[in-house]
Amino acid sequence: MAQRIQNLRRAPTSPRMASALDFSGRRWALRIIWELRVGPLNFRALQAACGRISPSVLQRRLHELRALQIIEKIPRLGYRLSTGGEKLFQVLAQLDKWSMDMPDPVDQ
Amino acid sequence: MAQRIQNLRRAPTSPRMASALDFSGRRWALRIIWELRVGPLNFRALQAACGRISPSVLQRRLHELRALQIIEKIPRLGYRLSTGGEKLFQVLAQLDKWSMDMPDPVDQ
DNA sequence: AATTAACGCTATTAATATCGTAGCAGTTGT
DNA sequence: ACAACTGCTACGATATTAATAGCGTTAATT
Repeated sequence: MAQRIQNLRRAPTSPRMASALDFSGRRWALRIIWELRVGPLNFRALQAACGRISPSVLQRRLHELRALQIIEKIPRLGYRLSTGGEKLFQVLAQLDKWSMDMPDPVDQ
Repeated sequence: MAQRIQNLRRAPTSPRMASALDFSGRRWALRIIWELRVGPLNFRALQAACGRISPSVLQRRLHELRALQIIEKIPRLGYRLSTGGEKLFQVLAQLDKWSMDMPDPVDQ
């Protein structure tokens, strides 16, 4: 009963948001966007920036990110954020701020 | 060479941000936070809200989120966002806005 | 022109994560 | 007492990611 009342108050998660959250929940997806924040990077540079991403996953994410029009491929420079990708980066900048107030990862 | 110049300009990703991005890149992690936005939910309600999350993963994420002090467990009500979790929700609210301008997921 | 190095990317197998289902033990409500 | 609900665990099947090696192409160097 209390449950039902609660559900009535809840605005359901939109399909687009569900999709965005689903994509964000794939390994390295957001990290790739974050690494592209200061400018375009080519495949190997992006791989190095992420630290330990395997090339097969990187390749897959790059395709997915291009399908979502978050990044675009430029002939000689590699990959860079699109206009929509820049906006998404603004969101991640907020996450960066947030992360500074969190418990230290080494504490766990 | 051009590569080296680019790296000099790049502020490296902080360990905390890397940790936040890593955690975000686990399935359902952000979705769980999003579903708790309007108030506390118990285990099964949370499971239903997420749609098709398996209980073992939900259980694991709940532990992880508690370790990060993003959510807290309340005796009779279930789980709710902590103060830090509320701040993280603000970030996700930005993601929600962003998602409205993205290509429709069904188009792919 | 020949060589070297860097490039984007693919292939492969092993390790890990997640799914899907069933069900248990404890609590609550009737 | 009973039924329904709770949080949670166990399990095997499936999917994702990791790790490494290396191919074919292009660009720079000698």
